[in-house]
Amino acid sequence: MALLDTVVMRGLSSQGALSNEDKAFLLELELSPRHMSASEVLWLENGHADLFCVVKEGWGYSYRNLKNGSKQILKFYLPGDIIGIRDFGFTRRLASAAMINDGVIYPFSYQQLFELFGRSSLAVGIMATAMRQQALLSERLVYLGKYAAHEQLAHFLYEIYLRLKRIGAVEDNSFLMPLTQELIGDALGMSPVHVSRTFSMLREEGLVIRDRQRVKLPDPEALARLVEFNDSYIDEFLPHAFSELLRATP
Amino acid sequence: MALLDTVVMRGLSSQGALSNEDKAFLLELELSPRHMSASEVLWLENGHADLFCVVKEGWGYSYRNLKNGSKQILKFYLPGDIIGIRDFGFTRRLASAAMINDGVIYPFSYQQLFELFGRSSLAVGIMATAMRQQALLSERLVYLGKYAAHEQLAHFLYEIYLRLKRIGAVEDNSFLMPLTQELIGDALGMSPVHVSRTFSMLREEGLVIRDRQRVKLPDPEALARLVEFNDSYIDEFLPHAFSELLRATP
DNA sequence: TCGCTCACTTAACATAGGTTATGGATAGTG
DNA sequence: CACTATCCATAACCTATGTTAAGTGAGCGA
Repeated sequence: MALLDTVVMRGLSSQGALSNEDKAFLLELELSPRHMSASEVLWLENGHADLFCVVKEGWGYSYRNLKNGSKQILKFYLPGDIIGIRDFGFTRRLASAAMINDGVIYPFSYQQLFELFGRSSLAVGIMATAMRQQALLSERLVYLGKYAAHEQLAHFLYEIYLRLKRIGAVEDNSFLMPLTQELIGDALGMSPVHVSRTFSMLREEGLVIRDRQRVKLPDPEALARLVEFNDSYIDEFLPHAFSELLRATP
Repeated sequence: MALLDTVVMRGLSSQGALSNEDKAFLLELELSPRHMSASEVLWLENGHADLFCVVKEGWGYSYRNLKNGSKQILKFYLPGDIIGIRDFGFTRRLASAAMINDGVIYPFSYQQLFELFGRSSLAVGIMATAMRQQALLSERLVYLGKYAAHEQLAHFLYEIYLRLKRIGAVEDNSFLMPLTQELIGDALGMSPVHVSRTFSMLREEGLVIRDRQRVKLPDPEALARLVEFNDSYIDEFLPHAFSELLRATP
């Protein structure tokens, strides 16, 4: 049951990739199942991230609450799915999760997951990188789903700005962006014409100045407020969580 | 350089989480850098997935070509980003990748990545699970970006159908779906009213029959054709790639 | 210098999908 | 058996964005 019942693990198992030792370890991880009732919340956005769950019965979903009162659902979880590895590598939850109908889940701590990696901080680093990438993807999804063009573009520019800043490629709030408006349109799911319109709009509001590939954000914070940018997913120094763990386990 | 220069690894390193042994290992992985010219393709969708890259200079992006001739960009890669772990766990590429301007990349084989995991097939399984989840997310993103409501809904239903079929919850092309149209709307980024409209449309075309929570797809393949469903990302038994590796490394 | 191409801007028009509203079926509850 | 709360269907209307088109300016090669 539990982890062994997961789609991927069943696959590994059926192909003889799992040793008896592996299986024993998995079974040892087995915790007491938890019975959940319909629409019960597993965790909330920004809550402390310390565990993930295998869904045994029932449907669940993860979602983000949006400023306009609606929500964007990131994924529905069916029996056999793992819910919550999305946040592995972060200290706080990037999204809320709840049940849809009654069900049963098996919780596992990230600590256990960490031990699975044999305390190799390299492997953990790779995993964290992957998770961070997924976080970016989720964030984009949220914006594609429910936000207007100018909010999407503002969000996009601010994300690029932050990412470039981390690697020291921003100077005086200005950076080089070698993208055509067509490429940006392909990323944001809007027509190149509308990208241009939207840039004009942001320019008129004094939020973005652009000359060819040079982009300047006169007031980055204003942009961030416009889109209520949640920078935890990009700015958090992921390894924090891991270095804690590394210290905890000799 | 190379992997050590990656955002996450730098973070680990600065916090003393990386032992000298770890660092030596990373340096050992160093391969000859590859100079890329503008718009040069790294790999194409469906190509064999065997390596990932660290971007040293230049910008790159990953994208999916759509049936209507346009493309959806999944992510832009800046210097220091890792490009291609998305496909770790799959035998074929889920998306194409190309450079935007001239640049330099460092390639690494999945084989090396695998060894990082200390040959623990459990850890690899967790990683694969996470990657599969990300693949689902990317697929949804593609649909949110560029497809019309009826295509999105058809795609959504077919995905649920496949996922339920894997766990034996489909009988006679019919399954239980405990979702309200409001929830579906929140997932697909459309209003509940339009979800209803779209269901009516699909019903009139004989593609979907629904009574309360009971959903029946009289001709699943017709649905799949409508959305040109690429089931490799959901149906492929990921562990294949790993069991090959496991066999290859004693 | 001329002329070509490419990226962008702006405008006019078309439409998919949002919004608001109303009514009908079903399930739950006292 | 009412009474109510959901969920869903359909309609009328509105708006953001797509589409098509025409014009501008920068870069670049002949």
